[in-house]
Amino acid sequence: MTDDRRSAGAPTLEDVARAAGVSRATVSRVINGVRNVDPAIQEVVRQAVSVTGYAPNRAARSLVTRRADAVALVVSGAGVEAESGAGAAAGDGGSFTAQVFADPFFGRVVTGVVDYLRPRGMHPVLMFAETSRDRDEVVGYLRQGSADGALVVSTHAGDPLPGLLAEAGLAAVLFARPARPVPINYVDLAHQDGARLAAEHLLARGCRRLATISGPLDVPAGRARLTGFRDTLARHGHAYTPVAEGRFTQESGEAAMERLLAEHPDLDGVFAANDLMATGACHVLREHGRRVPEDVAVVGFDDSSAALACRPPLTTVRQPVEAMAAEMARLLLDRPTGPSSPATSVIFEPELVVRASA
Amino acid sequence: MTDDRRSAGAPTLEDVARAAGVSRATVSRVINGVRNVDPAIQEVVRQAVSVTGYAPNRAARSLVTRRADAVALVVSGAGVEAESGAGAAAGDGGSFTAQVFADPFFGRVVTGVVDYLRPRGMHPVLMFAETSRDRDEVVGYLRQGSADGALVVSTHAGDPLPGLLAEAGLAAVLFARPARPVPINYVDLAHQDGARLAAEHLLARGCRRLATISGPLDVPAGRARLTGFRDTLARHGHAYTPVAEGRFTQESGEAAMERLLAEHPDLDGVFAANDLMATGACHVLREHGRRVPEDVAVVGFDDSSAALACRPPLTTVRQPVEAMAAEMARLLLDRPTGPSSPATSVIFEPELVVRASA
DNA sequence: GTGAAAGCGCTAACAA
DNA sequence: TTGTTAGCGCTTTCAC
Repeated sequence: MTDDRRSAGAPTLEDVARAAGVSRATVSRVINGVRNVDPAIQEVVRQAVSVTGYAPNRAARSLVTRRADAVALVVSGAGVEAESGAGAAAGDGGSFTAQVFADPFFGRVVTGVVDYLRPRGMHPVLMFAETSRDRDEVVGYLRQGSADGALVVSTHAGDPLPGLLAEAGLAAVLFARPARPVPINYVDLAHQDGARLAAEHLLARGCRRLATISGPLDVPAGRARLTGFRDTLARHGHAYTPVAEGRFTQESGEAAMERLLAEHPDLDGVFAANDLMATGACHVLREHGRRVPEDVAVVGFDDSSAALACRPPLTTVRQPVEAMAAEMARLLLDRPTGPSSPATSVIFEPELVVRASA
Repeated sequence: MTDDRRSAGAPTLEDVARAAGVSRATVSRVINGVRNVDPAIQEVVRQAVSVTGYAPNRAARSLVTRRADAVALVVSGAGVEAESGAGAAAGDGGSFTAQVFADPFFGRVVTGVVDYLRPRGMHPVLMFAETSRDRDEVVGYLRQGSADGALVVSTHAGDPLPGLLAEAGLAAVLFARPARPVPINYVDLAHQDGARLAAEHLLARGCRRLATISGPLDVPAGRARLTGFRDTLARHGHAYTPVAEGRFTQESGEAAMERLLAEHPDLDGVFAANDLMATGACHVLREHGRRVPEDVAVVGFDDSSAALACRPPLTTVRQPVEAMAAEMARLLLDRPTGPSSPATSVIFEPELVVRASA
């Protein structure tokens, strides 16, 4: 009886040790791949492990190693207090999370993060921070040691989360430079260069009456793409560029295109600051009887799945989101963990992808 | 010195207890909201908590409670050994994860799950299982106690994961009935009823030469939607219904529409088994000079964001994905945990959403 | 109503 | 190279 009184719960190190006739420490060494263990014993232990069906208890391990083998992947929203409380019936553009996933962009971030994490036995815990209460939850979660750090994607300017994280001395990496400087690592894209590529392509194609649908101007990326586009045109002798501001959604892209068309019915080329808005622009152009690209050429930004889904397929500026996301994870985990080490940033270069729309 | 030698790491229960002048046990009781604690003492403890900035260590707690306060949200892919290894450069339709997120459907699942989990202080850990190695990882993860159960969404028929989970006696709930019966809880939609709604709408609209773009026929949902559509038409005197099989992607919807159009140039109504394929169908129809809905009416399925993004906006069959996902979580966590309790299934009713495409 | 003490399962010194 | 031992921080009987 005394022998298998443990038979109840899951097998523990102790069980394996007994089965293999060695100490817990030795089993632990084998499992963690520590050297200095007799090959013969290693084999015995491995046998015992598979016989008992042992799986190490992660909580126990975390307790002593002080690592969670998990990272928080947080999508951080408005700085304002929406306190919207979610609600099940999300028609569309409804709850924050629904909105987030409407852009194929976020899926690519997940892809990149998972690809980096998985080979390392780590996993992302999904968190959405919209209200200040949510943000406290994220900070609390990390302080509890539930995750080894945070990967944060802000959807709005002036997001307070990066500041809170930095203040609490928690490990974190941002996707994109924060609107206001915060001492945190981040990865970003050379947005201006991307916009320049778009402008040059449109110009080379012969377009002369260009306009742009910008992203939100309080977001650094939105502003940079506009600046890059405008400056390039200016350098080529186009002093004035009509702008309609969008919010990176297809719907806002449609509205912006309507405005642009109303004020400049003769335009022959449009640069939209992301693919979703470019798709919306294409819809509106077609509804107004303009052919894309014959009458009006359209260039998008991101090279997300929306670019391929669009009719015609979008010529766009590729943002290597997956690689950027993987780099975020690397920055978070590979760092010399010194809280004193200066904030690093890694900037990626965009690339023009020519398809049918321009 | 002896007094604050703990100042190093994060504050522990011990620290709070000392600051409050009570025992660890009492602090623990207050924190966990256990009754039988003097209100005055509760207050003192709360003070001490905020003074010390205490946050309970989750690993330590999990170790004793045997709960992780996390669930695995797993997207499970092919039964076949792809061993594709991911790879950073996901052009599109590339890596498994990228493909998953290309359908707005999955984002809605996340939304529903998070909405349910969050108020309960729990979080979803994202996992993707494509190869058998991945599946073992998922099983191992749960066996380690890293999550309290799994919420699984299979993208392919014959996915072995549900079986593995059931076999290992792990808590799990599926989205959609498994292709082959497995003793596991699941939530699902009355697909046939949904397809019936689509058929009746098309018929009521006056369409007489109908066709359908089905989902993969080895997936129960794909088959059920086809059956429901076909049977309804048959009941209304339409003995034969042309079918083109798709794979639930926009691209496959385009290809299917091309085939349908080639063989039945006179069709006046199409039911696509999801919105992505319906969108693809609209593109192809337009390219062939057919107006939607004047020449050909199109009905989709899901009511995902793709339905609204489409031009014209899709008339579609709404699948309450968020509510279904929340129900999955509820089933997983609210159950009397008896491994002997019989498998439950909750079936949701679809609803027709009429927009412009039909 | 409160405290003392016994672990939960594991890793990491330190001995041997 | 291997075993012994001391915790990691928390919850939870069990006395008081």
